[in-house]
Amino acid sequence: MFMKDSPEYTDQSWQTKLDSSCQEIMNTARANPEHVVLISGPTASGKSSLALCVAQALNGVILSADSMQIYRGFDIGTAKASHEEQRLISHFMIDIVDPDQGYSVAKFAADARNVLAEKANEGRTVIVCGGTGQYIQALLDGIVYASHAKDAKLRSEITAQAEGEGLTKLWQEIVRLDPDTAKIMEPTDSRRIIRFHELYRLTGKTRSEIDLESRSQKNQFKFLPFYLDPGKSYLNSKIAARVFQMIEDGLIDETSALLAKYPDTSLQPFYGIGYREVIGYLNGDYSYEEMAERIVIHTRQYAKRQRTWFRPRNDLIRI
RNA sequence: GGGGGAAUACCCAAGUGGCCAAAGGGGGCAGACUGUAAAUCUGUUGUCACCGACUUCGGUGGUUCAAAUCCACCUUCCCCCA
Repeated sequence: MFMKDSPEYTDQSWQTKLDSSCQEIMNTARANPEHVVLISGPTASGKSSLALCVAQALNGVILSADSMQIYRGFDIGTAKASHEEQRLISHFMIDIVDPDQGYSVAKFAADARNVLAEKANEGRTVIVCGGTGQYIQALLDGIVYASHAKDAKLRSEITAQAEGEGLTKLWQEIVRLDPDTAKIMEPTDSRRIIRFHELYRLTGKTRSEIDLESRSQKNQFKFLPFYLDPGKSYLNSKIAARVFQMIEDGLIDETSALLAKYPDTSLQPFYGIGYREVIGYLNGDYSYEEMAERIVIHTRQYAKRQRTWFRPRNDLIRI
């Protein structure tokens, strides 16, 4: 219990660690050619550069598992690989949809598996790299999402019902229909409660049943899942530096340009950290300094959530 | 120099005699997560010997059975007049 946190790293010592990890991963990958290398970790842990290193060493390609890099035009704020990097190493699952199109884990899982299968056929090494817990989970756990896509009409019906009769009623339904799910779902979690009912009305099945089915197939891919975590205090200082760099690199201009093209700020990618704070600043909600400060805080909170997400997994090779 | 206002927990901010260890928000800490996931949701946040006790609401001293709340003085800050 006394060594709960990772040891403190400096930029130098962490970089050294990453360099040696690149070698290790490369060797492990060579010894297990039927496995897909996966590199995950919280923001600013250095996973992208590590993935680049490994990809270069193995002449592989990178598959991004990042829910924001999916969107075209959102580059600086999502720390997307640069053009040069992308020229050097092919990247997949980046820039695959326009900001006004929706995306989802299910789509990601399907799209990513297509890429994985295709590259396997070509005999090309793939390095999966990203920090979106849900996306990583889908891949590692071989979750197959059945075709219960969101049904906008049904969803708005249920939402209206929640507003009318109250969320509590919908919640009590869940308690009755699916006590297991009720146990892990909060009675205030309107988003998940609505989705439960959407699924139920669509399929006649409960969340538990659907979740079970989605895990019933054997995972078609085997992974070597590496996980980077330099520790909280390293991350915190790295994040601050990174945020200021992003702003300097033109985050505000990028956001303005995107807003000019897509004025609807309720689009999903505009809720990405960095973008929403810049929008607030542009709206005059707060000062430039406060904008920067908020981005730093929100990014740190995000990193914390990522660490929480991955902490319980015991299948990760932790670096 | 004169007049007015403000000082509340890590920060912002409610609270104007008892129901106040003190609303709410932020931040911190912890957790959850299966088609929005960089999203969303939850718990916790004075101290301790923690179902009870103790110490808090700028400071000191009063009034009162009882004060963050009333009075006096002091300190600091802001505003207006000069």
